[in-house]
Amino acid sequence: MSSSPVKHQLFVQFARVGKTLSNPHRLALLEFLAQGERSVDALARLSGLSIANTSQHLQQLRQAGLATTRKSGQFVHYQLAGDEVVVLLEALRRVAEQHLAEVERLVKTHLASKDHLEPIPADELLKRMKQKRVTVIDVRPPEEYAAGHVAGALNIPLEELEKHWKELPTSREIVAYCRGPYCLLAYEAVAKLRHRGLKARRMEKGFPEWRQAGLPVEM
Amino acid sequence: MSSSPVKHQLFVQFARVGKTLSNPHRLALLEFLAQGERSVDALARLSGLSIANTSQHLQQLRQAGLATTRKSGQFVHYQLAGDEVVVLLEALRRVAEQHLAEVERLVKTHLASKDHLEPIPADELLKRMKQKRVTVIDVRPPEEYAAGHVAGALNIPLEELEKHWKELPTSREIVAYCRGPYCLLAYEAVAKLRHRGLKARRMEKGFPEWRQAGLPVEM
DNA sequence: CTGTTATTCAATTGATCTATTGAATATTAG
DNA sequence: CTAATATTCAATAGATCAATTGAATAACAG
Repeated sequence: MSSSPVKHQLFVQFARVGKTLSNPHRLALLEFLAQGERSVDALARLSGLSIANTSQHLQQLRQAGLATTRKSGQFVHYQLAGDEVVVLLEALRRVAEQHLAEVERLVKTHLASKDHLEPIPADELLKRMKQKRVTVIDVRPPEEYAAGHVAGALNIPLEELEKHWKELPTSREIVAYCRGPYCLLAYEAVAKLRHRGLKARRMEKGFPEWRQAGLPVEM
Repeated sequence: MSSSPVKHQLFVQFARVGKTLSNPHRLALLEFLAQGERSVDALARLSGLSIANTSQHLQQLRQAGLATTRKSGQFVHYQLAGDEVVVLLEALRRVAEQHLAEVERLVKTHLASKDHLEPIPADELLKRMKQKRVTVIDVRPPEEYAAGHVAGALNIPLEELEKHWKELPTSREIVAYCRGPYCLLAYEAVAKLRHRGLKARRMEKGFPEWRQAGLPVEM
């Protein structure tokens, strides 16, 4: 059949993308990149990998078309190649969540137990923000906040939460968010806030998904 | 950091799914499965792999949560684990298409040249079907047609196209579809129909995407 | 019960992937 | 120009993957 080799060539190309999704460290790097662009050594520090190893994984991401680079001085900044990549990661997560018992177990034992109240969906949050019924806090580090955040959110990194008790409302609900559905910063922030008697919830998903949904963002 | 190991465990699980997408033969098997359930040896014949090899790839799909099995007599029927899997495959394709130059080259040289007219999107096709302005033909083999097809479509397998000239309208437009965006049957059918002077176009995407979009299906 | 068919299992070989190491390149500061 | 920093390159060793082969199950037909 004449069409078979072409078709196979296409699948070979699709498999290249699949292959880059086959390593947990690369997935972690992609999640960091979903926050915004990062230099190689920033990513190495975030991921805990060696510089050389990080560099090699990043090059694979670039070769598979998942990331692009921008050179500025001696730094090379990597960023996601486009929104479709966020969609792909989301689809991967969803399949894993839905069909792998191990994922369910991990989420149940480590995440769900930390947050009994329902997380608030993005659209619902936006509605309440317009009515000024909530205070939204971004618990990521300042660099990530600076690279883009939910419009109107305050930046209170998790480590500095204690210093900012006074700025937080006691009656109004507080909503925390961080990097994505499996970023634990927001879970921990909510736990701390509740421990102090404040009304706190977690935003469903995280900043990359918020931006990807086209909701209002500030830089 | 206490959250790190849990998070890494999650990425390890996601990577399991990614790994199963890293082999072109498995992707081909997934595309066949997207048409409907199939026995192991049907899939072996379709893919051209040995039975044992096919079986092993299928087991990997099952272990990664992408496929499920149903045993009936001596046959084991595999099928996709859910619609999220179709979404995932679609996302994978889209990223590859958008960012891999090699995919663009393959599509341009082997597919685009065979079909100068725009393919018709599913929703547009549905509208015209209701107005009875088009004849829709399903050019897949009868077994696949029998397992489910676009409501109202005629089954005219590519090899039998010549036998059915008389049944086809000469003035009304004919729309052909097959297995998916990279299935070539519809391209070839359109080429043959045009060569005979009929007005023919291809449906954008294929049957799995049609079904997944919730559009009307017949069994 | 025997032979047949569909599927899976187990063992092997060659290929590919990962992390590490140390060196090479490139940009900037002094 | 020299030293320092950020990144990449090249070579290596150990682990994992893919396809083949032949055998093992399991369901069915006669």
